[in-house]
Amino acid sequence: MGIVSEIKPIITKALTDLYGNNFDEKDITVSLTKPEFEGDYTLVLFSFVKQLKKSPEQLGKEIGEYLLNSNGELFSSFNVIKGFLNLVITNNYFLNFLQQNYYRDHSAYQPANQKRVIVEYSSPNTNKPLHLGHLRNNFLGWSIAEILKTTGHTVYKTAIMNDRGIHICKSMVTWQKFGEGKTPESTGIKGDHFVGDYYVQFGEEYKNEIALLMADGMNKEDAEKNAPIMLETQKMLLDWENGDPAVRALWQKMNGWVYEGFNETYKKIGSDFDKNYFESETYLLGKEFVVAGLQKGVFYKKEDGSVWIDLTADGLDEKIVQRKDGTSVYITQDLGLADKKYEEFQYDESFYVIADEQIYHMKVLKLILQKLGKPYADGIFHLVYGMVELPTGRMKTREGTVVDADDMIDELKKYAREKTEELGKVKDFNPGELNDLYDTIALGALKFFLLRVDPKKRMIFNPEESIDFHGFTGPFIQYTHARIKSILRKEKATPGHLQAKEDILQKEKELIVLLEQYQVTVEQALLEHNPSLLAIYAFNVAKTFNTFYTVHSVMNAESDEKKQLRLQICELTSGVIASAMHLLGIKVPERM
RNA sequence: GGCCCGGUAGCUCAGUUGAAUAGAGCAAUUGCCUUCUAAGCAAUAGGUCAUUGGUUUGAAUCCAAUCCGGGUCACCA
Repeated sequence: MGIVSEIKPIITKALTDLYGNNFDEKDITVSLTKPEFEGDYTLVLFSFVKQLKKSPEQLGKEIGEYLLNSNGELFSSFNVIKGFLNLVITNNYFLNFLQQNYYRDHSAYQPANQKRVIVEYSSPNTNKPLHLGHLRNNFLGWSIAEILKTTGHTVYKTAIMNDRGIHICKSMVTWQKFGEGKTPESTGIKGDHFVGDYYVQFGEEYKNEIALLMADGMNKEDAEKNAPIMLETQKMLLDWENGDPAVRALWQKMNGWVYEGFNETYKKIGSDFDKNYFESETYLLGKEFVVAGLQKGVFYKKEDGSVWIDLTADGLDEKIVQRKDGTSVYITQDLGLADKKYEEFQYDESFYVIADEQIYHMKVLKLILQKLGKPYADGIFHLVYGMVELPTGRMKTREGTVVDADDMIDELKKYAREKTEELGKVKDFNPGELNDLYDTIALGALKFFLLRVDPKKRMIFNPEESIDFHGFTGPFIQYTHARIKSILRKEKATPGHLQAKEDILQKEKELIVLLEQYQVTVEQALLEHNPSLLAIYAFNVAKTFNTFYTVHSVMNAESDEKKQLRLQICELTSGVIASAMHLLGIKVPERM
């Protein structure tokens, strides 16, 4: 498929022809030639030295000459430096490559085996607005779903709304006590922020009440348990579970506000879901699992009536699956939800985009499902991503160090506007186009920033330094794309003319080699579930293009043929950039 | 303490199927807007790849030990 995989068998055959031994493709190493050496692809010779009892120089010379004689249409020359045989590919081969790829639609790549796949991501709590960590989750989830789709799978995107529980009741109680009937409409505050403010206020009130109780001589532990606002909250949770109409109505009203806010943000960042699950509707689902697990002997009951699973044989711990009062715990709910999803979607694979703090939980989930003999258990995968941290450490709601998603986007958009006006390049844009452009740049910067890092690693966000449109950023790639489109527009409007001939320059070859690796990169990104590979790739393509085309003009090309070639490279480069960025959920503008 | 993840330039990150002088971007210094977009290009400087030992023709990459940071091991979700 790629040039490397075309070269490898040829070299294998050459080795066999020359030295008689049987060589396998696995034994040979072919890599891109480093820029400081002459050549396009390099064969590493060291591994043959011992086996064939010849010096690397001699081997390189013999193999190089053989390849030149037998495959002259592919190799034009070679050189040997130390243990490396550098091979130069013919211009013709590169031209053919371009011709074959010129009209290829890079967004439509379809391998044979297609699966039904669920990607669950986002999964917010309905008591506070989305923050930077959620954004990393959303961008990763969306991107991975898109990569899966492009590679031929049927993908369903789902979210689970964590819409019930003690944390939800906290903001409800506080609004009831201090809200004075205010609403998002009456205050003009976005619904999720509105509710989130009461959640924060709960923390303050709670803290004050504890302080008061302790001033009266109560110890800290008791004070935390007996603070009136906490007691009220716990009562509200019970009322909620018993279906108290007033509490349910309040709950629905406030969650409604949050969803309105969420939807606005989701729309802005381009997240969408085929199906939303609600914890309030699924949290009882795991019950039958407990019964079935006991019957199968996978679970066991302790004297107090609580139900457990012993995973010590698998190197894990004992895990509770049902409390002694018969209520289910987190893991049990997830068992039920996995089953429900299978019922509805008959998935082959189910991905969970969840932060790394839940690695253990997800391991347990999969293991229990396997032990219960569920057919879908093996298809469950945890797509782990690391937390987004500040230079000072983790973001903490209590300390007010959380970077809010909406604020972040607004700030970036403002910055995009200032920068664009400063550069003064968009005088012919109308107000609507300008607004779209600022959105495109702001979200491009944010998404690229969060996606360019290996998902598994936790990453540090520095509010002061992170906002940048220069260098290894989304806007740099967007800018390159806009530039290429501009070249193509100008060529269309005023065709230039040309003479003379010249070989393809080294840098152009580098670019072509890079473009040729696009689909390999997509496959690798899929295999490793790692969109950052695509982000890095897109940057490399843009960088290589800029480096070359700033020095060498298309219009002043020495020959007609040369100019056509460069225009083809422009088309292909912009196409590859556009599809790579599409897989990251980043728009690329025609002009900027 | 058990298990998991990480430690690469001042900062943020690539590079780990072993391979040539370990790469980008930011920050610093310098040069380039009368030629297709300067959100750019070119150049300089910046490294004991946490430490030690091992395997190998060859180690940031594989193995072992140690140090440092984080996560997790809840009748929280």
